[in-house]
Amino acid sequence: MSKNKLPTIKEIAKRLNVSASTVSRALHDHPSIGLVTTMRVHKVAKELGYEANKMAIYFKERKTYTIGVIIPDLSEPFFSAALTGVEDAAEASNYNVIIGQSLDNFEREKKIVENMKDHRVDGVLASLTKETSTYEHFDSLKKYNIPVVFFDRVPNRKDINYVACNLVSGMLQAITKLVDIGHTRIGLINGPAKLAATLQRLEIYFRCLKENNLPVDQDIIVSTTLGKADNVKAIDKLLSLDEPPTAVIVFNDYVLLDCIATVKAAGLIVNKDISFISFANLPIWEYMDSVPLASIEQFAYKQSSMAAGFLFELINNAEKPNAIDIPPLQHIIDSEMIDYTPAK
Amino acid sequence: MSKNKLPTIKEIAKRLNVSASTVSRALHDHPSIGLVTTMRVHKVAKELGYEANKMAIYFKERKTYTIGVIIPDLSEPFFSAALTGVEDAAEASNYNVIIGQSLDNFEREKKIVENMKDHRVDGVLASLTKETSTYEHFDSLKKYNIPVVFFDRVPNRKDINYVACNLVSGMLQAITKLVDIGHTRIGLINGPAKLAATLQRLEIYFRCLKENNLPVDQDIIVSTTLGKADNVKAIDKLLSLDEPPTAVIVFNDYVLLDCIATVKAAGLIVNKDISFISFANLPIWEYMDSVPLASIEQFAYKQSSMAAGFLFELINNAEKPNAIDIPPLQHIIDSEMIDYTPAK
DNA sequence: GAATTTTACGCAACCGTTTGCGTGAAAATA
DNA sequence: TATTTTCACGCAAACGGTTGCGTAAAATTC
Repeated sequence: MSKNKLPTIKEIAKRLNVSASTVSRALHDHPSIGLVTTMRVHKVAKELGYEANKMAIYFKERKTYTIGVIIPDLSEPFFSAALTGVEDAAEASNYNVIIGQSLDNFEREKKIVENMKDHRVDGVLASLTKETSTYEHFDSLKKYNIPVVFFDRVPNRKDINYVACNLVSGMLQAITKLVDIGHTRIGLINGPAKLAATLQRLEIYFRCLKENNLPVDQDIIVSTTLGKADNVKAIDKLLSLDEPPTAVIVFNDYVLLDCIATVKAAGLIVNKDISFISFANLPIWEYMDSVPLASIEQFAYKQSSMAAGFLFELINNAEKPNAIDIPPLQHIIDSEMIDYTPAK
Repeated sequence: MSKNKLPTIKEIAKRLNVSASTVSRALHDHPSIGLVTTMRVHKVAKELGYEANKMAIYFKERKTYTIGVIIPDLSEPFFSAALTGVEDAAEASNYNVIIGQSLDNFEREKKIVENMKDHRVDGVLASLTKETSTYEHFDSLKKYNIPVVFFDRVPNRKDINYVACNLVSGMLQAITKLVDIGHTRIGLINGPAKLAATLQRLEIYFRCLKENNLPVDQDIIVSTTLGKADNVKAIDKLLSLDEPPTAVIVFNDYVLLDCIATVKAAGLIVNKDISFISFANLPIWEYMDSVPLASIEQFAYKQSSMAAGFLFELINNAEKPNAIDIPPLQHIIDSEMIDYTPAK
């Protein structure tokens, strides 16, 4: 039968006939409290099993030592790795992490932000929904002095804190590699037009072709809405061309899984009849028999833990009275091509 | 330049020359406050953009509307699905979720529990570390009236709340299926001896063999410490027998991935020379060419969301004054065999 | 022994909100 | 007009801990 009441400072004070302030100071070994009193306080505290109610302290400090993380979908290894990055960083700073999955739904994202505001998190890390194109819900956090750092899926704005990944380096390595081993007809299966990531890939694709002196052929640029049926349709379209590409850059690993299944069903052999480059979301390629030639690593953990670092910087800066309006914290990590060929 | 001060009840009170209590009541449309006053309060509140500081309320209520979830490793799809289950349940009850990954490390688990206690979560959901065999750290939460519900990896005790998964049903289906299609020599690659899950699988394995009138052969029962090298060793041992098993129950999907790779490297064909049954942790089998014959589903989402339901029940009950010591909430979900054969 | 410093502690406010109780004034009743 | 009821609101305590300031008593200095 656990007593409903936890020992408090007042309880200790009552037992020793001293004031609560004396107890508080004694517990912190404040020099202005006599040695005997201090010792007696500690003794009673131990007897009662006293532990400070951090919630009371946090409330007074107007802090929660909690940050919120908003991510689209935990079932994607990319985001669960990202969450782990946040958690590790938070643990090191003695912060807690509350999570919210937007499931790529804008309304959910808004609700989550609202909820985190209500819970007065000290800061927010966010990776945007595919649908998100307005940011008032995040802007509203400024009113509460809750800093926000975005990562990976970041708003297309200049005045924000973010850590993102630059696909150029990885894609350039990948396409150059394809060219090196003889590919001259490199297709692209891109994502939905409204995604920033889609436009980004397209631009870089063009750029990388140009750097390798390859012509652009609109026929080998297709797109998918990321649904399975549409993925299959996209690769089918490429395969049915008179002159199909010999290599394809694929929007992400999930799309690629469907592509590979389709290619195999068509009796073609991956990495012989057609090769793929994808983006590293999935950790299971080493166990697959048909794999992309290479994968572009976007460093989820690194991105998110760096974003968390930014966030703690902002949180700590906000406490300083020298309220210098520091410029936005921004960092872009270079992607890297991960070569899968030696494994074979 | 955001004002550092958020509007409070006192601020509104000052502006209207009324007391804070009047404002508070007016905001809640309490009948004892006059209509004009109530309206003026609402007006000023709107002007100032007042929003109640929930932290203050929660502090007064001695609640946080936050529950903690302790899981071994988010990178395992099983646990990320479980976390999603918790989050969905929490959202429905207007609770927040803070997470802690134990990484199967007992000391970390203890620290996480400690931390959650400090943050005065209203309840804890936990899936144990592989190393956990004592439970004082969880017991200590009773002192703070923080209920705990375990799921999937639960303590071997009677006096706890839990939701677990019964492997019997799934394994019986699986072994019966193997027998039905002609297998009589069914091996087992089990996990480390100290794991409860290992003993459990072994017992059920014996039981299922008996129910199918199959003899026990210790030669085809091996174990692995779950490391890659050891996984390979385990399957190699079986393959090198004079009379290898034609089917093998494998501890989990991760072990199975290594087994399949080894089998293929040995020139054998999965589902022809040797078949496997595993436990459904990984969602990617549909994209693999070599898959287990069937997989035993343990319903991560269902387990965790049901556990969350139990937890909220306990939290709500604790608030009622009728402190009936309700018996532990316990539920066991039947596992199910998921057949992969029709896919081929 | 008087003046000054040091020691050791208490008071009260504060964080933001809620709520039991009390009270003056207006309204209703006798 | 005197008494009771209703209305509309304020006071103060409470949640648990922290902290600036004030002060009585003891210790030190001259």
